[in-house]
Amino acid sequence: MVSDTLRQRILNTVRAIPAGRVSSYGRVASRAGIPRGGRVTAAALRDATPAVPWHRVLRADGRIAFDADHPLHGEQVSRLRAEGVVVHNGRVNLNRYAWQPDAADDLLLPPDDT
DNA sequence: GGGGTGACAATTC
DNA sequence: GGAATTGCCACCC
Repeated sequence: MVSDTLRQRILNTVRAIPAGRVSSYGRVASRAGIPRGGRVTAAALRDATPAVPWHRVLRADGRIAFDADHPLHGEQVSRLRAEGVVVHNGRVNLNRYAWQPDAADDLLLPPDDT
């Protein structure tokens, strides 16, 4: 596991992601003080998954971090859809759902470019 | 101490 | 678009 300090920051950041929005490992890591520590975020989540909305954390390209055949893949997709996030083929349109602390969580969604 | 791994990412070719 | 490299932090041989 990562140090308590980083783990705290990481989990804290993940918890700050509002429902219906998503972020990426890199973004979370960056906010936690680790510019390229995507793996650290992954480690922290893996270790402290219980009460954290881990499903709102995706890879930088918007894809689910797990392989399609991994059990948690479907789990994550289900949870995201339950919050209104559209998932196409294991992918999420970050242009629409990427969490931006500055933006209100109830603003109109930008156009979908798929 | 050294090398490999991991729910990853940015850079480069 | 893809592959290879390097960075990040902790863990395990």
